[in-house]
Amino acid sequence: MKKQKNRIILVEDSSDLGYLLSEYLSMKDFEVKWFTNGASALKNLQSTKYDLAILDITMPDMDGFSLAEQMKERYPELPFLFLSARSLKVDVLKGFYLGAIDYLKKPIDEEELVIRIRNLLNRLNSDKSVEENISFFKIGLFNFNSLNQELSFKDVVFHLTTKENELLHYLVMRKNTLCSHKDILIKLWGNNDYFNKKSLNVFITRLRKYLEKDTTIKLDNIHGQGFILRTEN
Amino acid sequence: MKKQKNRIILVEDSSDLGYLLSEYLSMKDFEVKWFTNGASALKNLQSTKYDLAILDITMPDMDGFSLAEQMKERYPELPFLFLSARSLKVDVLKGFYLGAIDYLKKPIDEEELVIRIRNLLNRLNSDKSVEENISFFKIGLFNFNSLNQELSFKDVVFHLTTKENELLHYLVMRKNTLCSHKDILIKLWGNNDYFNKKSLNVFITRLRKYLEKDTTIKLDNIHGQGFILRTEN
DNA sequence: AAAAAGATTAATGAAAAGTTAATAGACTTA
DNA sequence: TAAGTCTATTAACTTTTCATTAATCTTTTT
Repeated sequence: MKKQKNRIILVEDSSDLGYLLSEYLSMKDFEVKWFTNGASALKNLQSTKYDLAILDITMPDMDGFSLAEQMKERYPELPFLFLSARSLKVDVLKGFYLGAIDYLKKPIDEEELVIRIRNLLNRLNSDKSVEENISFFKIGLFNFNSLNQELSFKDVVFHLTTKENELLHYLVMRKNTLCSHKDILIKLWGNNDYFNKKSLNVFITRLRKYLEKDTTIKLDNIHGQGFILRTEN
Repeated sequence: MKKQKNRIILVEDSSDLGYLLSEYLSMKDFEVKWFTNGASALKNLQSTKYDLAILDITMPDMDGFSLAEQMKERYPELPFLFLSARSLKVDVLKGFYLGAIDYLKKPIDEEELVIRIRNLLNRLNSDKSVEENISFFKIGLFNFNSLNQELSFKDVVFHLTTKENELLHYLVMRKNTLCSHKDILIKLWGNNDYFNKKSLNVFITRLRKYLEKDTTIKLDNIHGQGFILRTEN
């Protein structure tokens, strides 16, 4: 799966720090948009989706706190953190009170900032990634649910063993391409020896037994090479 | 639902700060256990479940970093943060590299600490709370009220124990999908060891005993993987 | 035709799971 | 505070599961 860059909106009125940070974060593989005031940031938020907002507090016109309040109102899902020279306790507390995910005191070390951001975003995205595992397939007339280790044909459900499931999953992920013994064995058995190859043969036979109900599916051997799962869809 | 106090394990060798913090956090409605060294903390973790660990870094025998490594290995779900006088960049980076959720530099303001902890736990529990709010289910011909820990079939009411209730709730939330031992154990027992797995088996047997009245419900084992609660509705 | 590779079916044994009962710790009640 | 109750854990034992191994047969290659 293609890995997408995380998008960050940075609101910082100092052009020195703003430039420095947006360059540094871009270098570290984030996609950064930098605004020097709250109003333009809010305007941009109407049309663009971000994963994180980094807000300075001391800014002319609209300070970071009121910007955060408006953002929270309109985009409650967008996590934000403060980055400020104001290290007074009351400011820190107010920042967290507003729902900030972190409050960093200037001068900030860029490396620390990056690693904090990475950790934050990882945690925020951790649920999603589980869902993205590919676990449901159609193989000819079969449905294959590799999460539940179930292979079903019409109303008949075969409950696969763990190895059967792993092997079928491996093959179906690479359907219509040759899978060498060696690669299969190394991936599923951890090594590639004579006896495991025998074992693999046994599992191939078992899978064929299940799959024979749909005669358009072929689990063919390529002599001396490996196996190939052939199926139209 | 009864609101439960958040449980914190604090590992801090200085008795001054350890005492101060555990008192202060208790006052702020956390349930705190304070240990002065890594070994005793690890021992205690075997039997107790926590929501957060706060680790000092400079400690005799086992320092906070190696403690964190071991904790991460055995209790990967337990979030931890460092609290240290060592503010060198390399230490901070190492802390985050190990997976810390935060790195606070001494001297720490207690109020800031509390609000940081509250925010962290709120965010961590936000997924959970969605789950925990759902408390009434139909499972086949059963009604399951997880709030009252009651499972009823027609006019027969089974009063579930806390663990029975937690387990059934976990399974029914994920009905018709495989729930791995590991996830169940980490979520409900806090760790994943041989004896707790045995315990889990006992609870599975008990739940089956209740559920057998409706033969359309199956609580199946997937050998080597976990369990799956199968039910139509 | 001989040798190598693969297919198939059945047997085996270790690990996992199931079940029932005993135990011990926490909590309640008198 | 002593007895009683409840419940999670541990123990002891049985049953089941499944990857591996073995044995035998078939196909492919040279």
